[in-house]
Amino acid sequence: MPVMVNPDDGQEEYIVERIYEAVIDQRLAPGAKLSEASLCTAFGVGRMRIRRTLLILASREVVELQPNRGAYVAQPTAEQARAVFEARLLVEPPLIRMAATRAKRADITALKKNVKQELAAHKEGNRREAIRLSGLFHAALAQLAGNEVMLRIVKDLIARSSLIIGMYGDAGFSNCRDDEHSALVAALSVGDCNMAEKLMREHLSHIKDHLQLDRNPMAQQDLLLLFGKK
Amino acid sequence: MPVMVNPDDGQEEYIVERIYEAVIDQRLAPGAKLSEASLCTAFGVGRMRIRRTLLILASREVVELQPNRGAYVAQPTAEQARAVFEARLLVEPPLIRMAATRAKRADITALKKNVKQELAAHKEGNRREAIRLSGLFHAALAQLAGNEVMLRIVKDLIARSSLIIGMYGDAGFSNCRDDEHSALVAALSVGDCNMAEKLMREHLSHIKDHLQLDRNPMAQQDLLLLFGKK
DNA sequence: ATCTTTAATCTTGTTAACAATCTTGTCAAC
DNA sequence: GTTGACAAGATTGTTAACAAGATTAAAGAT
Repeated sequence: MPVMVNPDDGQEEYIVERIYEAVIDQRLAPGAKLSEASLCTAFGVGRMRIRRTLLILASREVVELQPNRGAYVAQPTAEQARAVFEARLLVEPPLIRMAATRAKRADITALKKNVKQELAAHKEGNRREAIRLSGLFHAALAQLAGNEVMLRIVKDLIARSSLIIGMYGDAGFSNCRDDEHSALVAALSVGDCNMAEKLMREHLSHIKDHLQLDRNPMAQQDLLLLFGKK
Repeated sequence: MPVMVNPDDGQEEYIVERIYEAVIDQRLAPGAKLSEASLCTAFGVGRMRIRRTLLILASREVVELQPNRGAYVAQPTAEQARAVFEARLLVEPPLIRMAATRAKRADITALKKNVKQELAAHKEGNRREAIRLSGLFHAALAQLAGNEVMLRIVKDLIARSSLIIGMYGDAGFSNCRDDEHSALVAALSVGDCNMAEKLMREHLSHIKDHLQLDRNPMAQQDLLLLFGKK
């Protein structure tokens, strides 16, 4: 599922998408350095294209550009983490309500398939795939609401959520529990808007509540600074 | 009030801001061409910086980049216009509810001042200033909610709304009626969350309902094409 | 006279070299 | 042995020239 940057970006769209996915899958940890040279060789393109790609990612706040120092995968602060999940809590419940009234039979089927795959990934202990499918699930729900503007917003929030979960989530816990996704689909399949909205609210609250926002958020380079001196 | 792109963009932040404002004030009409050369001379900077600026604006969907053809102020379709206002209708009412619980005395005073200036601009027939102040009013409300993520989202929606009103709004009508803004402030000043939320919903609905989305959307260069031949 | 084709001009896209900044490693001084 | 300065290397930022594509104008054909 493409992130759908502007069609203008046509040529480097897939590079943005690859990095975006890597962030969502948590193959790229928060704070990871994205040097121009390595990305150039990795994707086999010129520096200019990489530069544009990084700028696009920075505008989505998935990457942080430090002047003269390079690009790093963003490290959301606790405050930003709170804001992101508060935003999702504000946006996604009404969206799923809209989705509930518009969802067709085929849509429900696709969602069920998604949840099933997610469950399978969990049983296999494939955490990355589970996280990826979980993000796809929420994006698919937003898409059902039939509002491209909101879809873009939700997708960006999902990507940032992955960073947040990577930084503040319990190592053992997934970001979304599958049974909650199943319950959401169940509410949708019987067209219960109110229930769907309520479940979504609870679902997001659960995720948010399992974050350890008071934990000292640190990545590689911060660790060095921390242990170097007092 | 800066649009708050990433701090990284430091150097060209003010160029982005200037163009952004020009779009909001409708000094730049939808479809207007933004050639690199003219922007370079206008701002006295190199082509590279202008290019980055345009890319940032494109990522906000305020500018459309056509490959090998240049940058143009975006021309939202009727469908996009609908989606933008639906998004605002989804987002801003709950936001003003949050704002109502958090607003301090000084905040209310600032809002009242804003509305007063807006009213004055209207009486003077200064449509641009009225539109600008109206946008600031909505942004200030979003800021009161205390969520930076939502603030950014709302600011982007406001900028796109200006384009939409420029394309689909009645020429004689302002985008926001001042009395409605006054009523919103009144509800806030007595801390009536429910009333504030209700008023905001009605307010945005009114704006949306006054759009003529069935009108054939055309901008300057399209006019030229239309009258040139045929 | 109108339409099509073609050449000239202009705008955008790309590449490569250069400049500036930061990082890293080394050496000397305390 | 640690700290500081200094220099070498590497990375990012900028500039300028070049290439590619699009628009415009003119010329020719129908």
